[in-house]
Amino acid sequence: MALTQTAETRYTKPVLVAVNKPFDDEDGLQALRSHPLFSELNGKDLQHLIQQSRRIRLGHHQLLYRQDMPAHHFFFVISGRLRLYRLDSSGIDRTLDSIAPGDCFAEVMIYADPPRYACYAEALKSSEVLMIPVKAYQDMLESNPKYAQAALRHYAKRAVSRFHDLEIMTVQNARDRLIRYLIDLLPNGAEEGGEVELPLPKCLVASRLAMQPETFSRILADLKANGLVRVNRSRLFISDPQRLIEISQ
Amino acid sequence: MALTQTAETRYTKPVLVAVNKPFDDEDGLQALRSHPLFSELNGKDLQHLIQQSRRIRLGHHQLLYRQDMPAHHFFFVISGRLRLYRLDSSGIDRTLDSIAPGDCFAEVMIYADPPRYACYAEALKSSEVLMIPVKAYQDMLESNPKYAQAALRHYAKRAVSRFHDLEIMTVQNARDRLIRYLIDLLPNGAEEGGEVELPLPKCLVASRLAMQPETFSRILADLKANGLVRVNRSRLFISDPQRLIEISQ
DNA sequence: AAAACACTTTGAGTTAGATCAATTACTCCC
DNA sequence: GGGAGTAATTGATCTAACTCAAAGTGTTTT
Repeated sequence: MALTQTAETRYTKPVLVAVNKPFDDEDGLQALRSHPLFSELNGKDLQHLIQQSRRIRLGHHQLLYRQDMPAHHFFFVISGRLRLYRLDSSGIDRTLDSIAPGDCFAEVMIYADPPRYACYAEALKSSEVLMIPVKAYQDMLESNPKYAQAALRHYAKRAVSRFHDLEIMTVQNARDRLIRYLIDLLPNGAEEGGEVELPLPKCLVASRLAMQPETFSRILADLKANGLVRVNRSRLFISDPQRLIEISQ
Repeated sequence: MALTQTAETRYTKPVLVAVNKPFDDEDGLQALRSHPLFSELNGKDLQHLIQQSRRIRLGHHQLLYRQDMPAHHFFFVISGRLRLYRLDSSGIDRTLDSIAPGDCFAEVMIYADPPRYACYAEALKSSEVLMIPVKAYQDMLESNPKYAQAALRHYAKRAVSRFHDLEIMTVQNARDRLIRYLIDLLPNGAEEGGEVELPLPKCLVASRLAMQPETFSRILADLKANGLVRVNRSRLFISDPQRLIEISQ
């Protein structure tokens, strides 16, 4: 409930805080290099891009950008976790995505016209992101056709995954939406059981799935009571995904 | 209800019917040239691509491809209208998109890996589509960097629009989902009123918006009774979109 | 260690929307 | 133009999920 009216009221001013620490730790660089949008870049180009980027540190619940703000940068998550959400006219906060370290977001803005962020982005805990100028990446893409191929593959994958998200949301009842969501979180899908970590606090998963936190809680309690999931804070253990699918008919 | 169990039961065999008529009518060609994925192609390349493509005629309710089928082609709609949908384990049919003449679909498959269709596609009425080999388009993209830029812009736009679709679906009540859907159909959005043609039969709009046909019908009847829309078959007239937004709070 | 805060769970009452059933209206054929 | 098939509407229940309220749990702050 506190969360349902977060952004506009809570955070007003200091949107961005750059840190001077350069982006050169081996782990972070390695993660960047293994992202499809950057893996094709040669050493020199990658170096150049990083030089033009800034490393941003975000505190718990800090806002990175606002919906409709002009979008001159896109982002790579170094550490922490963020969420994307929109605010409608009545101020209701609707979570659309969560972003983990190693992911990019707002990268779609590289070619959006006009370049405005389509949603809010805030840190769910203290996080660090690399803020990459759209222009710099764009120039690079144009300089080497191979780069564009990689970007296309990335965009295609993203489009498929959004399509899939949409599919879940056309499921009419809350229980089945939650079940499908959980199965998608499993490393091997419905193939085999496993442990799942909710990428968002429960009340935000609820928002993502268009249900109330109370409903989420009750459904999960019910699945637990029926031995379908074991719950430990935000970690869920699903032993038999097939059974879950069956009960969702 | 008949529609809720369409594809698997109704259409079993003849998925594709090519027609010999070449794709050279001025209107169709003009439409193709004005699509972002093709507008940058020079005359020779476009000609070459068309030669490798086939023109397909689809009857009312005819299936073009199935979910999970290997995807070697993508499509451009010459005439008619199609819809994309998925079928879940219990055979429920969930409409995800509708495609009008001048649009492309399954174009995301150009770079998908593995290349499998993510949904079913069927004609809503008798239609003609151009079936373009993924490989041919891919080769062309690689041959000219300018082409890739155009494709990237297209993909970016597509991703933003899917994101927006997802947002609508996180709206929790059926009435507000329908209102937002209608406003998105308006040529100028909430700016000014206008006439809207439903891109799908009402029962499929309902499916797209995760509600029952009965609910759709009742909500529309209610909006009509309150003078918010005028309804004439599948054409709706919305005089004051702002008022619609207000009542959706 | 207590207080403040943020999130989750549980309970009780209410309602939006699903379901079931029947009627009406179109559309396409013959 | 009549009949079959499909889609849309309307009515009457019933239930899933929302709302409001309160208590419980965990985390951070001082």
